[in-house]
Amino acid sequence: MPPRRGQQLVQSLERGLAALEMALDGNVRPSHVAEALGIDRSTAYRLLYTLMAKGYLLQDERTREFTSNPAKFFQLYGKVATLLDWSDVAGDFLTRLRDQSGETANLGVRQANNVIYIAHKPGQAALSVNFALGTSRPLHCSALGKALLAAQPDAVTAEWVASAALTSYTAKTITAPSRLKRHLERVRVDGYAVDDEETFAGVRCIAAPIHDHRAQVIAALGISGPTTRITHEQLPHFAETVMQVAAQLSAELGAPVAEL
Amino acid sequence: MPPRRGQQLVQSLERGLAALEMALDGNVRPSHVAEALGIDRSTAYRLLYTLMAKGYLLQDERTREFTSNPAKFFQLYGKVATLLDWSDVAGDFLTRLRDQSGETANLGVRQANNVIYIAHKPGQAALSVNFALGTSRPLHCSALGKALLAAQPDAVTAEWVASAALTSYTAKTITAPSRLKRHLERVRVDGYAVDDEETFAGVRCIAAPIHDHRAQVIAALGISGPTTRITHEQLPHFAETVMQVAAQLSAELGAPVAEL
DNA sequence: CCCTCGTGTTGCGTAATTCGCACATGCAGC
DNA sequence: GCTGCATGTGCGAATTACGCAACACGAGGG
Repeated sequence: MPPRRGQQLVQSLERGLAALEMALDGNVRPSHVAEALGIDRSTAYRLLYTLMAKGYLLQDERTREFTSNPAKFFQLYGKVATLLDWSDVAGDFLTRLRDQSGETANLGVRQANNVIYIAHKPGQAALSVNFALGTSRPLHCSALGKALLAAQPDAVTAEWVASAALTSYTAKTITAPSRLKRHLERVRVDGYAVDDEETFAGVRCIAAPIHDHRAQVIAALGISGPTTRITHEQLPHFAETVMQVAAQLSAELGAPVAEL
Repeated sequence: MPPRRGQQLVQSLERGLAALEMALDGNVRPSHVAEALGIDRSTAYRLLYTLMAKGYLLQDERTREFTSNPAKFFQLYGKVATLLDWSDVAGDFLTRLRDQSGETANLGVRQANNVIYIAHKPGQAALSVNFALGTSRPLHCSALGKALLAAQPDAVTAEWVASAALTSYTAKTITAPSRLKRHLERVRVDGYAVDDEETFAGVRCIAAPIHDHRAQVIAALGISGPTTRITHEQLPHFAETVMQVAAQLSAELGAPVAEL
């Protein structure tokens, strides 16, 4: 049995990271950070100043506001990108999925309560779904997110559904925990998840999980397109394509061959 | 007069960020971090554990090593990328430069003692220079870096040249401070910088500075290609193209129209 | 099979670090 | 110019984080 894990976090570091993330969501000033974190202005200032000294933030000479330093984050991004270049691994499969479906193909992983889009191939039609890499979306209303959620053990899913904040984005967003739970059971049976205008009106998405060599779900692969092309009639056909390419990618990663 | 700036950094945060950056350069263990930073193993462990709790690191269940969490950094990258989307601003100009020169076009900004590549258009020839976004290279041996260095006031450049570590990468890397200083004076006069196999044997690069609306140098734009195509004879011609497109991009950013 | 060495992880007391208060300074707007 | 408001900076108090020491565990050797 692994030793039970620590409980005491380093406070200054914790607060510093919180301040950093605030700065990433828009320029901040010491007074804002202080209020948001419930600490003194001077403390917030010293945290921000330290982050600036280490290159993570910049300070506007005139307004005195602290801004994220894009160059620093490009550098950090570059380092992780070289460590694990998903585009290289998944690039062919994204292209294949894009070509077979005609829609934008994307790959995402879970990060806390969000899906992060880490690779994509935008569709070539005039009207195509397109968003930047690194975008995060809530788990409960995206196809990728639901594919990832459904892959967990029942108990974990149940607990998550009960405790998560199911924010509503459109009239179709599932906000009732019990409904989401049943919905996810369906996703697991089907082998794919659908986001039926639950995040954006007029946009439908389909996703399936990706397994690694230990059969663990590590990512989800899917397509996004306008409801005019991904119709309810066509949906099973698209889902079949998504699951096929997802299985191929899983196989490429060394996943044990399962059903189908 | 702005008040003179603080001097005391928050130690825990400083050490935590250092640990984070170590993890980005490869998996780390508490003992490594402790030795590198000259602190106790337990302290290093608590920093790493805090970073993990906040989502920046992951810990391998088996080896107990701490790894950077790619998803987290994709998320951070996504946030800064939307704040300042260089690809959108510079995309057309990169394409134009790539098409006119036939070589890989790239755009970089300075980050401490490095150039960070924040946007690019890979060349279409079979043999083309290509590296990932976010890559960092030393200032003193890259064309982009030298273009940025030469744009500074003389005093600043002189001080930097004297104090910087001029690491050698190929036989042609300039490592003598005095030579680099003269070289940069030449760059300023010419209006463009050349990396003549100073970073990679067989690769030549040409770059020119980009100015914003205040005539401040904020980035550098350039091309990279094999010495077989960017020959010494052709070099002035390529340089002319680079400077032209760089001037166009500067103009797009609202830079006051200068000479030429 | 035991013993040792190295490392991850945790408890604890101390002392250094950080935090909050108070104030100086600068800036915008009546 | 005076007033409100925010940044930036000493300074003392005490919380916090640090290092020490110990435990658990696995690897490797005798």
